[in-house]
Amino acid sequence: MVTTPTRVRFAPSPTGYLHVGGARTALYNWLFARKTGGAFILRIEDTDAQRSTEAHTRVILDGLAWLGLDWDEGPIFQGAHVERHRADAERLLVENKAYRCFCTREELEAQRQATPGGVDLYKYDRRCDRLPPEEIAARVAGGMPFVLRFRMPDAELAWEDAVHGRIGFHGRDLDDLVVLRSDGTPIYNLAVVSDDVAMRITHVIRGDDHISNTPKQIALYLALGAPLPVFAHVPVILDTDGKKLSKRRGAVAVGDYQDRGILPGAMRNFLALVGWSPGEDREIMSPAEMIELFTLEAIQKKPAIFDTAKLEWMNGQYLSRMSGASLAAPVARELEKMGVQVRGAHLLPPYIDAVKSRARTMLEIAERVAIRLDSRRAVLDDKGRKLIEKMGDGYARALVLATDTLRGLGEPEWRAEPILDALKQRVEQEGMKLGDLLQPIRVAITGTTVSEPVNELLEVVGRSSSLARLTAAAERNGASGC
RNA sequence: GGCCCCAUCGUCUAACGGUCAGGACACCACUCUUUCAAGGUGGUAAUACGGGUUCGAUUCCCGUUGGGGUCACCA
Repeated sequence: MVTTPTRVRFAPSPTGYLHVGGARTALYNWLFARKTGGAFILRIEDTDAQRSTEAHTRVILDGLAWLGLDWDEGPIFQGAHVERHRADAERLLVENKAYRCFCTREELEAQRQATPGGVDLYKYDRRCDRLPPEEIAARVAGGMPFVLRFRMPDAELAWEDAVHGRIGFHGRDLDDLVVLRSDGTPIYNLAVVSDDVAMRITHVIRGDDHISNTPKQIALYLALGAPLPVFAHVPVILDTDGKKLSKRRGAVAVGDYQDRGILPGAMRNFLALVGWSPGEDREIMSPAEMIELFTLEAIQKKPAIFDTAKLEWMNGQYLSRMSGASLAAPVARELEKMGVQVRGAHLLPPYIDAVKSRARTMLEIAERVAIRLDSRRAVLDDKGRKLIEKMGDGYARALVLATDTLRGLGEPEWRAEPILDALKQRVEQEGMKLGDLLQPIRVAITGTTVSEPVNELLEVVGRSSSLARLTAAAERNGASGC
């Protein structure tokens, strides 16, 4: 059996950040290409010169690279091929599948307003298509500006969608679409079809919001005599309140999650599962496993809500599978951004291992490492303050006791085990409970009531800094007299 | 409004005519414990509604309702 290699593309327009919905579409294209041994092509749709910028292109490329979605061809800039787009449009005119329309924007707007039954019913009435040839020739000769309009066929325009099944429109419900602007530049729908044909795209995997463009594009494929690709429309991603993800509420750009300390592997894994499921209750998957299991047919038909709580859970899962050493470099970068001095990323792993299991993002890891590295970062929070209030004088007394006990340990014995032994012994002598001594130490060292076991905390913070913090905290709370 | 798409726990989903409707996140309880997590155990929680078809419907068909997309010389 001979199969033609599949060719898919991700075609964002560089008019903004890389939206998580777009990233997921890119991921599905990538998974499909890798699964079928085909090519994943990146095309930048920059025909809207007004809004397209190089910076946005950069952001999109960086975002894809961060997610590990490597492309086989491109980036191809749509703007570089306007000559071909124009040629295709001209061909439609020559073959009488398109016509010149001399209506100005103002006239069109007036026609729309004058629609009997309301503007909702408006459809271009093809008045320019009825112009006599000599009139057209005269207007063209006179330099009158015109757009090229594609004559929408009065026919059924349907296709078998890989995720939705059969979807059908009728040409009579569609307007004659403009394919070439009066300045000669191509319009999106023409450019897309022209490019997809030229790039020999076999599967168009894109957002649901393009369903209504598809019949128009099918009409263009037909008019251009090109074979139709397989279409697969993946549903949109919605916000927690069921509305379209918007910039106002929370993060929508993949860069936002990168900044929050989400790992690319976790993001990729989570994104794959928003709208697709491999079945068998599989959730944590390597890229290879996802490629193995991926099919277009298993993509969900209904829009999905983006649940950041689950994303963070997944990030925690990935975090727990990673060593402190492998996290050192990214954490060092976070610390740098926070303005915390680090004398080399190689010193970080013990600190990261100490805090990792209690954190869900790299940002949290960095914050907690910072507290252990730098006493000025250990600011009292609500939980810490509450404990101090609750303990009253007992707080300072416990700290003095702890300091006194720990001072007995020299630098070489400053290890988790001996520290715990010493504290336990002291607690027994004093007839206290272990927690009564440990919790104040935790607050004095970190400013909060949450941390790894106190003896491990003391070890990682080190002897001199630990003792200094304990002493300072005791003094701040009126223990000078003891 | 026209056209189109969609509908299982709060959320992501499994089921492709017969299951006590399964899993995960979140939540609650218990457990572990040096606080908090993590882990372990258990629990609350869903087939939007109404008609068909069928011995039997989450599943197939129709309608209602609800949600979404799209209707540019934007992409």
